[in-house]
Amino acid sequence: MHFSKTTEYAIRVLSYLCRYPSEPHSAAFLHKELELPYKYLTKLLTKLEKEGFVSATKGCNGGFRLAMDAESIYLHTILESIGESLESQRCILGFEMCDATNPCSLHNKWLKPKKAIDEMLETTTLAELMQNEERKI
Amino acid sequence: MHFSKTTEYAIRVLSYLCRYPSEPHSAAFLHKELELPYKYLTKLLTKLEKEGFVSATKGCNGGFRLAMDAESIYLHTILESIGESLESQRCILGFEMCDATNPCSLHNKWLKPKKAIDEMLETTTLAELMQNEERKI
DNA sequence: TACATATACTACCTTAATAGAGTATATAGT
DNA sequence: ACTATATACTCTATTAAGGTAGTATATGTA
Repeated sequence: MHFSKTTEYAIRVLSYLCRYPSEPHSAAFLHKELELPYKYLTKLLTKLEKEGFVSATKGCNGGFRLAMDAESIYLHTILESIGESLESQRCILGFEMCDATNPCSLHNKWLKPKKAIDEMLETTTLAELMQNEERKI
Repeated sequence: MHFSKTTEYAIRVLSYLCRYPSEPHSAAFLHKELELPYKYLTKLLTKLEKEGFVSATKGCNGGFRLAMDAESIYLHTILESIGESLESQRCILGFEMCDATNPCSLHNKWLKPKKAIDEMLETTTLAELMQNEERKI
C-alpha cells in the first residue's frame, strides 16, 4: 500500500523544480539536495524530460527545470507517465477480471478508499504541494 | 498502490476457509481451488498457523481450517501479522520523519485517502467478505 | 506395523525494482 | 579551440519479494 520509489522520487524532484523555478538545477545538485541516488535520479530525469515534464539544458550552468505550468500538472498525470497508475486500476486482490458485475470479495469494500485515492491524485496539482513553504521536499 | 502478493494470498485463503468451514482443506486442495503457487501457499499457511488464524491437522483427512471467529478477524489484523500494515504507516513520499508537525508536501493531501483505507481495514471483518455468496475468492 | 496423506522445515532459485559504473555527447565560458 | 560542466546512453550489480525443491515429521486407516 505505497508508491514505488520511482514515483516518490519523481514527485519529490518535480516538487523541488516547481518550488525553485528561477534557474535550472543540475542532477548532481538535486542528488545532494534531495538525497536521491545520483544515477537513478539522472535516469529518472531523462525519462521525465521525454515525458515533457522537465526541460534539460546541457553544458555549463545547465540542468533541469520544470517545462510545464505547475498548476496544470496533476499527480495522476505524473503517475501515469511513470507507469504507476496502471497498478491502481488493478483488482485489489489481484484477479484478472474484477468489476462491478464480477467482483472479488473485497471489491465493494475497496471502492471508497480507491475513490479517495483517485480523487486526490486527479485533483491535486504540483503547485498545490508548494502551498506551505516550510514543508520538506 | 497495492497489496503485496502475500497479503492478497492471505486474504484469499482465509476467505475461503471462512466460507467453507465444515471441514479442513489441505494445502494441495487450496492450491488447486484458489490457483495459488503450492509451495508459497504452504509457507504462508504455516505462518498463518503460527499467528493463530488457522489450525493445522496433519495426516489423512487433515488440512487447515479457520481457528478464529471470522466475525472477529479484521483485515487490519491480518495485514499486521503479514507485516504489510507497517508499510501503510510510513510516509507516502518515503521520508523517515513525517507527521503533522513536520509534514512532507503530500502529507495533508494523503490524510483523507489514508483514512479511508485505514477505516476500511479496521472495520471490515473476514465474515463480511462472505456476504455475497456469488463472489469469487 | 505399513502406507498414504498431511503439515513443517531448511535451503535454494527467479524475477523485477532499484542502484551503480563507465563512457559518449553536448554546451557555455574563456 | 580548449576545458569544465552538464546530460544521454548502455551495461552490470544489488536487493527483496516471490517462488521452488527436497526432506523430515506427524497421523488416520487398513
